[in-house]
Amino acid sequence: MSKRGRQQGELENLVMEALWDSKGPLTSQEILDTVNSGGGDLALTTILTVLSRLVEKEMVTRENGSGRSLNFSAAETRERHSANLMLKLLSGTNNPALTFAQFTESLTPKQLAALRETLEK
Amino acid sequence: MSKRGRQQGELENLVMEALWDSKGPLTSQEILDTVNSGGGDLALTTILTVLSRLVEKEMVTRENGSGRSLNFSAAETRERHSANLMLKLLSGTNNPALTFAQFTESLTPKQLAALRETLEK
DNA sequence: AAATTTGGTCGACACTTTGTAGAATAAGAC
DNA sequence: GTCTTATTCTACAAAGTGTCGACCAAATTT
Repeated sequence: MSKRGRQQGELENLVMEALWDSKGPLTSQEILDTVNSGGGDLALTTILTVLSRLVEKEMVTRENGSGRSLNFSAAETRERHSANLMLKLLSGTNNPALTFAQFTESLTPKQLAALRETLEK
Repeated sequence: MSKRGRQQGELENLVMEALWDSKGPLTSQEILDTVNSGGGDLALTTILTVLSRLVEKEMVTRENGSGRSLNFSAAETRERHSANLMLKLLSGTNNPALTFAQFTESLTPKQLAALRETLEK
């Protein structure tokens, strides 16, 4: 049994993707199915382990669902999450204005237009 | 000897900070001094180990200096680096426009002004 | 009610990344 | 030629993550 063919953090990511892509909360089974739909063959406990780790990190919330199963949801939308990481990066630099400049410099025209439009409000 | 009182990645960060804060390249000794100026007592080899790891990750470049010592520099400015990470986060989401919106929503007025000004060009 | 199924918690083990440094090597200084 | 010291190599410890099996308890089936 190959113990590991994945990159660090990749499984946690797959689980988050499943939750982010879903309209509502998911059960561990549903998450397992989603993750395994890529041809994998993980065990349910594997998913439950990473879910509990994600709950510890407060990236996932857990509520009682039907029966004794739990409902898992992403604590934040993917966009909110990305935005927060971007903000953290920004405050980590001592020259935010320059960082902005470097940032916008590398945007595609389409992205730049979207950004401008967002700022219109 | 305390084996580890630092968070994951913290020492690599301190080394990068030293390089980013410096006008030109630095020798391992200079980096050591900077890092240890915070009260630490690391060995030179420790610094050299993390430097070689940072070189592997292509975050640091290495050139021959005077004598047999090497000159280390950050491969990118801190701002370029942060901007690249921000861009990567942006392309990792499937709704960049929304991510932008969430992002700008959380900017301080000062940051927002800086961003607007950057876009004027 | 007993047996079966099934979601969850715990503990475990392997591999990666990072912190940390001693031993060995080799280039330069005296 | 000896001493100093920057670099490389090798190694080990701790944290994070991938991956489960064993076990437990609740729900379901017979």
